[in-house]
Amino acid sequence: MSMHQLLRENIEQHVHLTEAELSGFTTLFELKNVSKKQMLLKAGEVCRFEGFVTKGMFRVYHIDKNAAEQILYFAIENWWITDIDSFTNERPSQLFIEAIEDSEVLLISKKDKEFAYANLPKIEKLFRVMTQKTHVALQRRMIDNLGKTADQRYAEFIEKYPQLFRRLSNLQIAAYLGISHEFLSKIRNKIAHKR
Amino acid sequence: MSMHQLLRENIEQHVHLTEAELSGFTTLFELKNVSKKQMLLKAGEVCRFEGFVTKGMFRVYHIDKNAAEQILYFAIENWWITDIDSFTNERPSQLFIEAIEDSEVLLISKKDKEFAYANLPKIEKLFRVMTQKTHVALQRRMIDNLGKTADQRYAEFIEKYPQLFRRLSNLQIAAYLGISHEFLSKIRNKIAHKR
DNA sequence: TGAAAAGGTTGAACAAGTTCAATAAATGAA
DNA sequence: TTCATTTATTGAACTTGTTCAACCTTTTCA
Repeated sequence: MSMHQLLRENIEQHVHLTEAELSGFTTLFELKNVSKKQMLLKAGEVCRFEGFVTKGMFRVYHIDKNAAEQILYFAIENWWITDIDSFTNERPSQLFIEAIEDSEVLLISKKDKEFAYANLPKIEKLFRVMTQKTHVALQRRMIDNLGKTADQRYAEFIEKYPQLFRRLSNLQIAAYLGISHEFLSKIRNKIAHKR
Repeated sequence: MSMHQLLRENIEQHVHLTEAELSGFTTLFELKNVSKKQMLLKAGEVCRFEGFVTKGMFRVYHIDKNAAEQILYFAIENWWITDIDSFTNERPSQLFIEAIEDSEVLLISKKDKEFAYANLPKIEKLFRVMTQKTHVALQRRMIDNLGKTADQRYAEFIEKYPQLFRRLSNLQIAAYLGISHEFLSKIRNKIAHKR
């Protein structure tokens, strides 16, 4: 099985490509090993890649003026990572991307992605469709954040992403939910003792 | 000036099209008048349109099991409105779209949009680019919601969207910020008396 | 293997935000 | 113009979530 097999399967879930298109596109990616705690992107840098995770796990987050971290999303195997804003507009990023496990990621450069847009018409559709799906998911999360308490958001996080839940520390989950880790601990205590 | 002029200008801000592409695409839209308080979409219905607002203002919102409203976004002149999830997947919407002023909107059906995707290759790019921009904006809002207090979010809302602020009631703004309107009133009082 | 670092829990005091109810002000429709 | 409806304000009691500090457990890595 090719190193790019996971990527090929992921693409096929979104659009149908010919074998030529698929291999033409996937060969533009390069594998990178990223060890735990290593940064793939730091705020202030321009994001030069779009990545597809084949192993491990990343967190994409922001650090505010009080040094608090807000996690925008996690990416495990089969997920894409980038700072779209920084990548597409070549402007300094506001985000950090860090490996939280020893990881492997397939990277494509802006030049190669633009080559794909220009020469492989279906790739435009691929990214339109993927961005739409990501956007719908973020809309749901936004609505949940506007209307639900931390208890509810935590319960739904566990239910929706059990595979993330098992691999994440409570600090990470708290930063994703937008609450302090102490308060998450109290929520967990309440859940454990209620029954 | 054509009824579609605003639409043409909006498209040109995102991608460059030939005159043939531009008119081929814009003629697929149909003007609809929507009077204040009229619904363009109700939860449970399938969203059959994608719309471009040429006059007035809409709110796109969710109603939770406690009958509380969360506003996903507002759309005034020059903004797009739809429930992407419902529109693209033809599944029942979870959202409401309501005119909050007497409004005019240019609508395109799914069939016509698919015709455009199939026959006007640049349209695929147009919607990829627009969805990316919308997504970046929502990511920023998500980060703000995770890390900032209601006071800060309100101040930044006014600064970022003064043209919305002037036209909206505090009830609407509170539902957008994810706070009760009473609490927004207290924030406003604090701002007014603090100097 | 052992010391240091990171993660998790708990309590107390506090701050942020909600709920409910009462009242006032602005808007709209006949 | 008027009456009804919607919007805005305020206070009191309450709930949700934060902060800080202390302490304990688990993981890491030299």
